[in-house]
Amino acid sequence: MNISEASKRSGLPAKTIRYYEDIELVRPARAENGYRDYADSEIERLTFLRQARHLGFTIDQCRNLLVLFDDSDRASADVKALADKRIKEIDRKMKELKALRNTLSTLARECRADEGSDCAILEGLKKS
Amino acid sequence: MNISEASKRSGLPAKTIRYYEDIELVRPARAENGYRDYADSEIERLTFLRQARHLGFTIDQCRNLLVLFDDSDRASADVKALADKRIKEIDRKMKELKALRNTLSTLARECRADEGSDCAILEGLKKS
DNA sequence: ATAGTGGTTCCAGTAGCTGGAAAGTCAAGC
DNA sequence: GCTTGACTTTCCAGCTACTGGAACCACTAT
Repeated sequence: MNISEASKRSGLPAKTIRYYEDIELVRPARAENGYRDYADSEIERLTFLRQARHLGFTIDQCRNLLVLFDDSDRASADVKALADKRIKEIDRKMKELKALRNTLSTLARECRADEGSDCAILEGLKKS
Repeated sequence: MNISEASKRSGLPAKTIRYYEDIELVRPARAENGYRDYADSEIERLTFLRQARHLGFTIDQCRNLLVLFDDSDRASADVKALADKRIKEIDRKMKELKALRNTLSTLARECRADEGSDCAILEGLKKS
């Protein structure tokens, strides 16, 4: 299977698939003409990568997930540990965003938002 | 004022301050010896940048904010528009994170997390 | 034979810094 | 005067995770 078909099936751009090969996340066979030749198992791998990336796992975390993915003897607890870690990351990020949103909307609320040049937002941002 | 003092007062690493000069966000004077020499107004600018960046404004958005910051005739409504845009971005991001969290925790909940190799998470990720 | 659509490699650029090398400057201590 | 150490300068490289583009090769259809 050529790369464009692999792209369609996995949902990843061809460019990204080549990049994933570059950083050794996938190792497709090569046809006689030098074209990459993807097996079904590699489509699964690529799809896996797309999903994991979509869930915000970093490439490095994906690498770890793939090791577990490949290891038929893995303990599912190990996988769950990674997922939980990611959930904690998300929670942290959400908390952060909430705080930012608060600060910003407080500033915005104090802003008269008119033709005048007085601006609570700019004032708020220039201090310490 | 030397860069290390500017760093202390603005809360930005010296490296970052130099970088901001590189991309023309600040233009400190130079002393005879070639050292950068920061005025108080530039500390205000740098602090402003730190705060704005901390609130998640991109460098480009910061550039726009600085134009307004510099323009004593600005309308505060213009500033508020940028802040509101950023708030919307934050809301979008939070929504996204919530969705991810949901997906992940659903998968994690289905995972038995034991010594066994069956793993709902890995299974979930490999399908389209 | 030619055109068009694939595929290949490699190089550069994105955002926003950060680290490190090599070299110049300054103040303090001996 | 000399050395040491802390600062400073510039410049180049690398980080994440791709993405765009050039130059060239392969395949198919007309």
